[in-house]
Amino acid sequence: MTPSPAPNRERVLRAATSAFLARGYRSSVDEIARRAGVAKQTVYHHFPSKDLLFKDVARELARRILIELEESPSDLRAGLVAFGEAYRSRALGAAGIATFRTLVPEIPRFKALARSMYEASAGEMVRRLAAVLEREMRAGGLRRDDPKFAAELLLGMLVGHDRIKRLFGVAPARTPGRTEAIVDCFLRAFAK
Amino acid sequence: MTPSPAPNRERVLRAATSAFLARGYRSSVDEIARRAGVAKQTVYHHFPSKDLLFKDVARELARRILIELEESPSDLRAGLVAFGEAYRSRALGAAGIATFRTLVPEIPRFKALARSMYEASAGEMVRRLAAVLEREMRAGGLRRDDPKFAAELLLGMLVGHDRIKRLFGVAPARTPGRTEAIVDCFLRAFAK
DNA sequence: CTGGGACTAGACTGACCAGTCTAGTCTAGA
DNA sequence: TCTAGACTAGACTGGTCAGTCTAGTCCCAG
Repeated sequence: MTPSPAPNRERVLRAATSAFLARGYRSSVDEIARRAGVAKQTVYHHFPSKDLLFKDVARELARRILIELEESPSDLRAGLVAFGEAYRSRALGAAGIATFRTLVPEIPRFKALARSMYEASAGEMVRRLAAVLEREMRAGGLRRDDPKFAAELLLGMLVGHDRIKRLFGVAPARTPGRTEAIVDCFLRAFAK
Repeated sequence: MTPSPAPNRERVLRAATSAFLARGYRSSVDEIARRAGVAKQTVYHHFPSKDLLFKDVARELARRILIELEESPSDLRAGLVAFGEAYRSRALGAAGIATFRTLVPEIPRFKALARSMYEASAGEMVRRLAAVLEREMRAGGLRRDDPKFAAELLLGMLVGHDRIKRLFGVAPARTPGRTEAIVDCFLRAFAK
């Protein structure tokens, strides 16, 4: 039973993803074909060009950043901590950092794609988070403020400086209670 | 009067900087020589290889991020706002974003350099900021907490999510009072 | 006035690489 | 059985590029 119309297309896509994550756009099509265990011609059979293959990979990578977020947590703090923990491990993990390194330098060549990638990943998370925060503000659990501003600030607090450290190869200190500490700071900043 | 031992070395360095900022490591040595108005051989006369030229440029770029920071501001809030304003305009300006885009993908090839670049730029700023915050904590103006944690959090709040937006080509909303709003959130989070 | 160092234009080598082309094989369905 | 589509290995084209080489010029210090 073949899983879907084109099994080799998927193999190429997976191989391309791991190649781009490992070496960025530098990865050659020959290398991708080799990793996929497929002839170079097969790559070009499924994708018109390296650029378009890269675009498909990039779209997929951007989607992977998304995190589930409980819409109306009974305990706001616990909900934010769970979200923060998940987001931090995704964004700061090896895959998240590699994704970042792969996408960032190519953005100027794919401006329209980049914007839609933002909307589908970080932008979407801001919206979801803002919705949760807004509900809480209305319910009186948080000071009234621009919920989008609050959401962006929380995301910045959660990964901002640690991402820089990871990108520059500086191991972020092993900090078990970091997420909790950050969420507590956030809650104090937006307390009534 | 020649400004220093090797005027052409400086011209090459400047041309390389602007080329790398514009097109990343992709920029060819021929292009750099052309921009500098110099023969390719002159580039190789002053720098043994493209990699080493890039390292010199990278070191210089990292240093440029540094921001002056008043050591003991009489008004903490005003001091932080001034710092935040300066840092945001440097980190989020076109040059700061281009620097980021240029350096990030090359870091895996220059691990040792990258760490020292972090220490000389963002890491150094964390230290300076932490020193200011620690003094304020001791003086009773802020809640006692790990000053380095607080400093990293503030940096994350100041540029965290807006840098993502800029990197992905999403114009950050024109927000006049943003820095003040962020600093106020920070101060609430670390109030006594 | 001469040697050396900074510089020049431009040709060249060797490597890599995107994308094409050839000449096929295999397989599933009509 | 015929055929079309997915696939194969591998050669090839044309372009780019780091780094070298040649054969010089210009200028200054000794």
